[in-house]
Amino acid sequence: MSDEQPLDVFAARRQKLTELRAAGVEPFPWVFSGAEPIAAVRERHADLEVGVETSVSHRVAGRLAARRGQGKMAFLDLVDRSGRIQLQARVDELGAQRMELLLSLDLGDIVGVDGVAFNSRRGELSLRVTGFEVLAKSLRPPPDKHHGLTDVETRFRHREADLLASEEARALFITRARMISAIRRYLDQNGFIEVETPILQPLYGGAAARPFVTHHNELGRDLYLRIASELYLKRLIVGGLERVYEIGRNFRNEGVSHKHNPEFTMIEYYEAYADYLDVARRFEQLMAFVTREIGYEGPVDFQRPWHRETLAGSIERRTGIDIERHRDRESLGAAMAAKGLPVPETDTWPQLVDELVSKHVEPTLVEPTLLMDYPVEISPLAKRHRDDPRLVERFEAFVNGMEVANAFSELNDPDDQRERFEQQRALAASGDEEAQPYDESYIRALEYGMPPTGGIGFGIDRMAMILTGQRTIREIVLFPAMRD
RNA sequence: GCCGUCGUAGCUCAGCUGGUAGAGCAGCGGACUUUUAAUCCGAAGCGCGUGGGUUCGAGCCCCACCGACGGCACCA
Repeated sequence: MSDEQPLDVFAARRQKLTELRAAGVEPFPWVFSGAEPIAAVRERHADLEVGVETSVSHRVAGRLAARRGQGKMAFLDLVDRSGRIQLQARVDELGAQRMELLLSLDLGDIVGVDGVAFNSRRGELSLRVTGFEVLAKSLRPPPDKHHGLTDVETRFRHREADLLASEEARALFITRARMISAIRRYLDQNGFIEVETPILQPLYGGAAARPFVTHHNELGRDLYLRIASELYLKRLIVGGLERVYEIGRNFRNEGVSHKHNPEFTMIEYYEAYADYLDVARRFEQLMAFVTREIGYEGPVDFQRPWHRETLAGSIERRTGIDIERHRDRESLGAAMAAKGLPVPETDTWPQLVDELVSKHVEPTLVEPTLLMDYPVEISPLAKRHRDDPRLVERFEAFVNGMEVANAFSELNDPDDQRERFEQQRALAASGDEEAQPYDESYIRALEYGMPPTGGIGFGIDRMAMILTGQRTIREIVLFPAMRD
């Protein structure tokens, strides 16, 4: 140890690394077998009384999180994914040399420990260390052991630091994972099969959004990153797979906000011989199942059916404008202007409707709500309503003022689909950058005959936000988009 | 893209109306058969986001840029 120049925190750790090697200790060994989760140890001794010693030995592994005391006896905290446990280090147990080695370890080092369980005088379940092994030297100081990491930028850019410092952060992503696996379980149990469709697509579609474009060198052509998996999944319904789902990443080249990340995880599932009302029931069932499975205890009741209202009714109720009476841009624009609402010049009729919904309806939909029956103009892939050809059989689901799902009776008439694409083409020509491109190959698929089908897509990230009570999507995406 | 706020030691934060920077934790040295965020003593550690400018003097004032956050715009 040099005695003139003070070591900074990084240099001190490097020096300890060197000293470990000099002492014949491998700072990065290959394996540590037989460790049990700390939570399992705690469970085993849950009813151990204060001050009582056992003769049960346990092997655990994790990160050194705190140290109290030194000299002849010290306490250390070890943390693994399942929890935290106190270690008691005693010189009479370990001998002077091993004791010194153990106490010379840095917070953040990964350690494997054998120890005997006992309950301390203060009533804390602890392991008296009988043996230990350095499993990985940490060369970078961990965040403050008490305050943790609070700088959001650092938390998102270096999520590992956030996770290693924060049990809450770990719990959040564990809940997210359990949510996804519960969704899979539900669908698997109900006859759905999981499939994978292209992310790199020659033509994008299935949603209203601007895509990312990339390039394939060998094929010598541009490809799009998918904005949805819808069209491919419905081709699988044509193919007779009957019930399919895909959980995967979609990419939309749009703004970033507390509810938008440029890449996000979406699940879509399609069920042959079902309509959108079946889909609505199944969606409610699925949400009830998932929230039970993850032990959701938030403020929203997902065990009940969702509120339902029609889209047109929801707009009229809140703005007094009846979009069914104003079915062209001119007329709707005038009606909005009459109410003193702004009417963006370049907006097409569908965009004005979208404006009314997102500004005046969506924010009010805090309780789980399904908005039913959308105008055909803004739903080019949905089947016409059986009672009103100007509408489609479609619903969107909302919670906490946020859209979480979009579903419909799928359009399976290839001629009608062709006309819808034509309309989209016209919208694109009038400046709608999100109009859906004409997909000939999809029409061709429909011509083989697609059974009546119900389908839905919903955002996993937004669902996770709602079920974990997070305000922003960045909290629930491990590595959210950041500028360079 | 626009407006506002913010960017100080590894981490969490102070820094009054401009006078060349501090604390706690962590780290380092030492003491103590000891604990539950912080035992005690001691010695360290900061290019104050980047680049300009004003000033005798700038972490504090001005400009530009970068990044983050919030709002708006945009966006299922």
